[in-house]
Amino acid sequence: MAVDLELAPKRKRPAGEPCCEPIAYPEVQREAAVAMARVARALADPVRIQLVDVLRRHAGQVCVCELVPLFDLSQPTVSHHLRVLREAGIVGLERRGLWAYYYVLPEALATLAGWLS
Amino acid sequence: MAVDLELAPKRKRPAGEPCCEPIAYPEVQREAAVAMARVARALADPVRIQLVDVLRRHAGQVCVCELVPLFDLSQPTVSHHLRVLREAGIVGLERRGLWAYYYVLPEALATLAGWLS
DNA sequence: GCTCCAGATCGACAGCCATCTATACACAAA
DNA sequence: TTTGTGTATAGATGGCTGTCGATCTGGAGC
Repeated sequence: MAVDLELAPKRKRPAGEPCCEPIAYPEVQREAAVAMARVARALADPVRIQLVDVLRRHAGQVCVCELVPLFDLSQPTVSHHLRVLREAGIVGLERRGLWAYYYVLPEALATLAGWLS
Repeated sequence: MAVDLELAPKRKRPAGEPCCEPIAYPEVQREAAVAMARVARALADPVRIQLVDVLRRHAGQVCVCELVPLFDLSQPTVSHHLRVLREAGIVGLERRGLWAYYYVLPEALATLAGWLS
């Protein structure tokens, strides 16, 4: 995303008879769009969708050692997906002794869900 | 995504004292997760978020020639983003004469929003 | 100290993605 | 029929992503 998303018109509407009414600029501005795209990108993988689904179904916390066997993937790959979700603010992490417990932070999902509806 | 997402446990829970209760398999199965990830991936770009936002705000149809000037991007790039949204079932297209009019198909978004909430 | 284990990180590799320029296509108008 | 215009496609390119095996880290227990 090496693009300045500042809404900076470059081309003009075609001359002659217009094709349609002029439209308003998007109300969702750059930062909001970037934030929602970041959450959407974190959900843009079936494994991560299923990870979030499992975590939400177990409202408490789920140990990583329970998550890995659910997928036909290596432990580092599952750890990678969990990190993507963590960096998007979708899940949180608490370490207790040897184990790591993940849980859903509903706020990020709620923001996207609110815009979608 | 070269991975069979059929939930096929490979590792066992650690022996000795368990770290947590066994958890249920995700209720969202493979096909549903793949479908939602496809929609999420189509929204995983700020430009596409803003395109959807503009189209939704103009419940009718919006000509491409109105969309291109909103972004600091080339016309082919905007066309590419519109195609991604089209292939994800998020927007529809109607051509009239020289012009192409895009509109939102709310169903795909509603499915994702429903799961998120 | 040493060892074991859960989990994270590293490095590599293949495939995908966003962007551009150049070009093609389809329709309109002269 | 030739020219012009709106939009889509093609091809190239640099960067990002998903996956793996190997390794590191840090706590538990002896």
